[in-house]
Amino acid sequence: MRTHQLVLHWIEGQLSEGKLAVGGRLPAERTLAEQLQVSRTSVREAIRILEAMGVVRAGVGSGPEAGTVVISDPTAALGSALRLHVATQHLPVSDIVQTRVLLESWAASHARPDSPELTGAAGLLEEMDADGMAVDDFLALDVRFHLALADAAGNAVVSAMMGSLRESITGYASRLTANLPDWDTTAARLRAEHHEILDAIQNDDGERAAKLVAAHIEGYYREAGVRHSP
Amino acid sequence: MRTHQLVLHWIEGQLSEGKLAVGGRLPAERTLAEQLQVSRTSVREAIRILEAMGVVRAGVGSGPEAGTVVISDPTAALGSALRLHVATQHLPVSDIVQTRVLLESWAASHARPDSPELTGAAGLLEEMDADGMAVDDFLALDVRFHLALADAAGNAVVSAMMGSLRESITGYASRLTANLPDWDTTAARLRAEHHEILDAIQNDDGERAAKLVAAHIEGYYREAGVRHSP
DNA sequence: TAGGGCATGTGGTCCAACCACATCAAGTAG
DNA sequence: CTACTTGATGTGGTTGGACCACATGCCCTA
Repeated sequence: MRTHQLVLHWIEGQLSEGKLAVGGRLPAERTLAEQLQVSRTSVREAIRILEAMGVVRAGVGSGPEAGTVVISDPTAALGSALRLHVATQHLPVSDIVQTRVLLESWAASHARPDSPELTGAAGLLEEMDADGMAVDDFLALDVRFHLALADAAGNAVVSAMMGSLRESITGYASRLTANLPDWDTTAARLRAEHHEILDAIQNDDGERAAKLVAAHIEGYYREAGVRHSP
Repeated sequence: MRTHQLVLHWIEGQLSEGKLAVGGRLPAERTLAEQLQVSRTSVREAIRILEAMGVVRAGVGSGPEAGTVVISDPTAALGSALRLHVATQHLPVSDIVQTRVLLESWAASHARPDSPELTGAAGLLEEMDADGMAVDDFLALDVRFHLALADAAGNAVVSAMMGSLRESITGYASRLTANLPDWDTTAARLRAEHHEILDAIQNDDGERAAKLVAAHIEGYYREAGVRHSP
């Protein structure tokens, strides 16, 4: 076993045993190195991995914001992993879109009508109704709306996966807008569909909401010229 | 931007541009450090992250197996990320099981009856029919069977996510068997359900296969005493 | 010709030093 | 006594160099 993996296992053990929880701080790199009888280099490699996994955040300086603190951002980890593998072209974008439809349909059908996330989603729709909104601003709100729907289903894993899927193809989705014949027309349609979806959820018609979401996403990519199996 | 991220972006760029593909080899660490005008330490930190993400594999020595070569193992990345976040107790096991049901039901309903993966799955079932099989061996085959079903749906993202979900809770699932009243009875039931699922897929009845899979998974965890929302 | 041994190049590990940064306490000027 | 400055302290960030274990392949020798 390599040295940095030893450190990794030690930290993972501390997390599992509850001796290290979200918000807690890891010992300083130099201290940890001495405790585990390894070099600071190896400690740092382990921390880098944890950082990439969204488990810790490293901050320089002094005070409460400094040091290496435990966080929990699964979306970051899954997102960069997916993005990298999309880059290697071993994860087709069409599969990502398909998975997004799958997860988001499920989330729509399981979203709780009275959840605070859904209230937030309604607020986002109002913002998006503003006239003359820039394309990128609209898309940013669109992402937040869809993520809010996913969160409303109350499954942290599905939320994280949804977020990571979006993150892995944001750049791609943004470039797609260039393929659209007329953005204003599309935006108007998207707005209307968003309201329909929200209405279906609020009326406790999960099945309809799921179908609307699937059509909403697939319709957009079809219009933008992406092919993917049903 | 930190130094190792510069290296990370450079490599990701090479991947995106196709200058670096799966099977290809990264320049040696010392060479890369000189090329990018950074220290070898920073290069190594970047490579560590890529390794944790399942994008490269580092091998010492000389020859074709040595050096840092590009691979593509999204499952490893997602799996360890999920496992770590389960350790921080920010991803409830119940959510993972629920997501597994969701993904696996979809895969069952979209599995292609004539796919080679399904043939492999049938072979696994025969192996599992052997008498007096050890619990861990049975569970190992069970994992492979379920993954084969997921692969048969032909969506790489769903396959990777399925694999990572299983990986993140293998230890957990293994401990669960201790809760079962009688393993032999349960194993017999699992075998029968597996055959039912496979039959449904082979008869092109995706809807039934999906329902059977959901019942199969939820039934197991219910019997083992895990609570999770529907 | 067949064998052993060394040159070469790889990642793995460690160390010592320095930097930038953020905070906090002590000291000083008002 | 207050307010500001200034330095000490501790954090992660980065670097260069050194050495190790390992795997290969060439070259020299028997």
